[in-house]
Order: sequence, then C-alpha cells, then structure tokens
Amino acid sequence: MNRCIGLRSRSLYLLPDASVSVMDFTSNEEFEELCPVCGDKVSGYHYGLLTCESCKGFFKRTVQNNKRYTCTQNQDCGIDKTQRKRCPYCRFQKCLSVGMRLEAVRADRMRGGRNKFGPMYKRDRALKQQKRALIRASFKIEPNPTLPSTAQTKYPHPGSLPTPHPSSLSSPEYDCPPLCPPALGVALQSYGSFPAQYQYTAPSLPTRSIKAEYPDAYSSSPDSSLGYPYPDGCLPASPHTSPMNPGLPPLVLELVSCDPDEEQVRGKICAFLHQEQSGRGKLDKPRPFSLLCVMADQTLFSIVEWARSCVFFKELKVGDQMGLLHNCWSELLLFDHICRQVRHGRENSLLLITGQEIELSAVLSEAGLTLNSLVQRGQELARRLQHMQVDRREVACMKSLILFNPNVKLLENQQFVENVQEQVNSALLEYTLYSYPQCFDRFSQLILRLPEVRSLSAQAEDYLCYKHLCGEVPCNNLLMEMLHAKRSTAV
DNA sequence: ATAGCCTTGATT
DNA sequence: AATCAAGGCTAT
Repeated sequence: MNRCIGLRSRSLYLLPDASVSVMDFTSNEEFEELCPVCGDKVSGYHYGLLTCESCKGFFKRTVQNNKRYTCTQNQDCGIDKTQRKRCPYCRFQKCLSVGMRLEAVRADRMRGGRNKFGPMYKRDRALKQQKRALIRASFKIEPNPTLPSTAQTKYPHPGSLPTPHPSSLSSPEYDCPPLCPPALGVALQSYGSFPAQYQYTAPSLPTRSIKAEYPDAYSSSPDSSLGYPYPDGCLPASPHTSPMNPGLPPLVLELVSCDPDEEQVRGKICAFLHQEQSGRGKLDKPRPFSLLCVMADQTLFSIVEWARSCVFFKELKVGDQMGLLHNCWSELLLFDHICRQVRHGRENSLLLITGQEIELSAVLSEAGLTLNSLVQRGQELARRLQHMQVDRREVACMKSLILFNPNVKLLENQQFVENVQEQVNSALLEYTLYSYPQCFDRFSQLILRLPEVRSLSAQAEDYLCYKHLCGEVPCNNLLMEMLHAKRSTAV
C-alpha cells in the first residue's frame, strides 16, 4: 500500500528528465544514473551496484538457475536497452565485468533482510552525493575558461629584456621558414601503431583491463555452490568508481600507469642534447635561452608521446588529438615544469628536465620583467602544490583534465572528451576524499590550480611569441609549430 | 525468457 | 515505523 508510494517517490528521485545532459549539474539536483550494463534507468542497488530492474532480474535468473549461454557472434555484442535480449551470454559477461556480485544472489533463496553489502551501499550513496555537491561547486568556480589566445598581457618593452645579439645567432636553424613541417602530425602517427579503424562514436567508455596494482578485495570470496567463478582475466571491476573498491578508482591507477618514467625521459632528452651539441662546432655555443627552447621542444615530444599512450586519447581520431594538443601543449609543458619543481622542493633553485639545477637568483638577474614574473608565478604555484603535498596520482589526473578539454572548438567527438573529463573529475574527487579525508576541499584546491596553470601558460606563450619575433627561438621545431597552430586557429 | 511490480524481513 | 535490497509472481 504505502510501499507503492515509496516505490514511486524513489523512482522520481532516481529518474528525472532523461533529456538532461550529464554535465548539467546545476539544473538537476539528482541527475540520472544509468544502468552500467544496458543504460536503462536504475531502480536501486542490486547485487553490488546500481542497476536497472531488468538486469537485476536477468542476473538473478542466470545465477539462481545456473544458466549457461553461448554467443553466436564474437562474444563482444553491444548491450543496450534495445539489444539486451539478443545475447544473454554477452549480457551476463557485462554484468560480471561491471561488478555485479555472484555472492549477493542467495543460495538459500531467503527473502528480505539485508546482506553484507548494506553498509557499502550506504557509503557509495554518501560518496555520490558528496561528489555531486563538490563537482557542482567546482564547476561554478571554474567554468574551464577558454581564454582568448590573443593575450591581455602586453609585450614587455624590449629594453626590459636581456639584450639579444641577433648577429651572433646566424646559424641556419634560426632562419624560420614560413611553414614548418607538421611535426605534430608526424609525431602522432610516426609509430605506425594506429589501427586504421577509428570508428568510435558511442559516448560510452571502452572496456579496459585492470592493472595488477589494483587487487579486487572481493573476487576471491568463494561461493562456488553457484558455479560462477570469474573467468580468468575478467575481474569484476571495470566501472570507474566502484562501491566495491572505494578510494582507489581504477581510472586513477590507469592514468598513473600511463605516466612516463621520469628518468627515461630525462635520459632521452640528455642524449638528444649531447648529440646536437656534438654536431655543432665546439665554439658555436647556443645561448642559454635557445637551449631552454630545445629542452622544451624535446619535452613537448615526450608529452605528445605520453598523450598518445594515454587511455581514452587513443580512442580519438587524429584530428581531435591534434585539436586537444594544440589547445593545451603549453599548459602541459608548464605543468610538467611546475611538478618538477614540486618534486625538487627547493625554493631558490630550478630543476631542469635534464637534471641540471640553476640558481633562481641567476635566472632572475638575467631575465627581463616578463620572464621574471613568469618564473616567480611558477614558483608560487609550485610552492602551493608542494604545501598541500600533491601526489603523483593527483598529478596524473590533473594532466588528463588539462588534456581533455571539451571547450576546444571543432572537436569531432566533443561528447567523448566531455565524458572523459567528467570521469577523471569523478575519479579524482573520489580519490582525494578517501585518501585525504581530513582535507575536505582538497579536490577543489587541486581543480583551482588549473586556471592558474592556464593563465600562466598563456603568458608564457605570449613571451615565447615575443622571443620568436626577436628571432631568439630556434624555429624548426614542434614548439613553434604549436605556437603557430594555436595563433592561427584562434578560439 | 523477460521485466515490471509485489512481498519479505533485517537493519536503521 | 520506515527503508530497501533481496526473492517471488505473472503478463507478455
């Protein structure tokens, strides 16, 4: 009787207007949850996570009756609301892969009551609510500004800069051709490992395997009477946030695993610089600034390589990949530098990618006003991040948030990028809430650094542009290509 | 076999 | 007493 009322009101709670976008946090208090198996409306927690009524029933029937299905296709049938009846084999596989729990189906068929997952459901609810609130809050603060690339910062008066001596810089590398070779396109495709079939359309996320670093605490719980051990290599933990594994979202670990080894990058760049130096005359010593440009250029290559290996980025077509990188290369470059200073942990010196350390005072005395301001703002940002002891998992998430910027214009698969951004946001929030419970606004603190990175990088780009006009930037490189690309496709 | 609705009962 | 995830029932 009043049960019906309870049911109806809960449905209203869980099933608001389906037309509302996932990103529309403001207009929808309790935004819609979709069944991770088929995308239908969620009716509550069932066998470990939020699913729809039909998948709940399907899972129950399958396990209770020990059903065995076979797939007539390639065991990779898409499961959605309209097709879920087509292949029970793949549907059940998907149930398992999103994390539905066999052991939540009762062997004795006892009705009512609660099982051991009760407290977990409660935690998950609380977490989801916290997430919504915090994400809403941070989106109000930071609507991911796409700054116009024509800078507000005025170019400094040349007199305030260390006087360049163009006459001494007459080596051919400084004669910039109007069109540099499309280094990014080459870098993005050079390894020949791109599968040609970039047919990605659905905004759903690709299935991914879980790294060994992320053991599933529950997969070992034996309930063999039900006869469904998890198939090898198919652990039930693919959702990006799983109530089963609070605190360490698989996505966070996956992003960390994409991060390149610092030492390896350093080695590569040092080797490159050595080679370049030896190919040059002994007396032809490059100016410190152009050396820094070469380092930045090489770092940029490693950043592109990182992006290419990054989960989700691989799913994008090359055009979108280039769009994203053109938008954020300077942010990533700058953030990389900042994070190095955080690890370095010394306020009065800078650590370069090569491992060289230079005194801050030396830099500040050599540089002009603009570079001084840049360096000091950078140090300030590094200091703040260091103060909150940002960890590498958070850094990995922040890098992804910089990369996956759905505000980039003319993206073919903008919805996907938006989706990724949201996933990473969620994962980072969950991670910070669990790993730093004493620091409630840590997520916001981290997110708030991103506009700072953006503004700093815009200033750095302007500075680079200025130096380029002075003829002080080695030209035949990725750095310049990025600079030109961004300025010509001004947002 | 499916999926929407109903009943149950430990927990809060 | 209310909640809500289990299992059960049944028309399609």
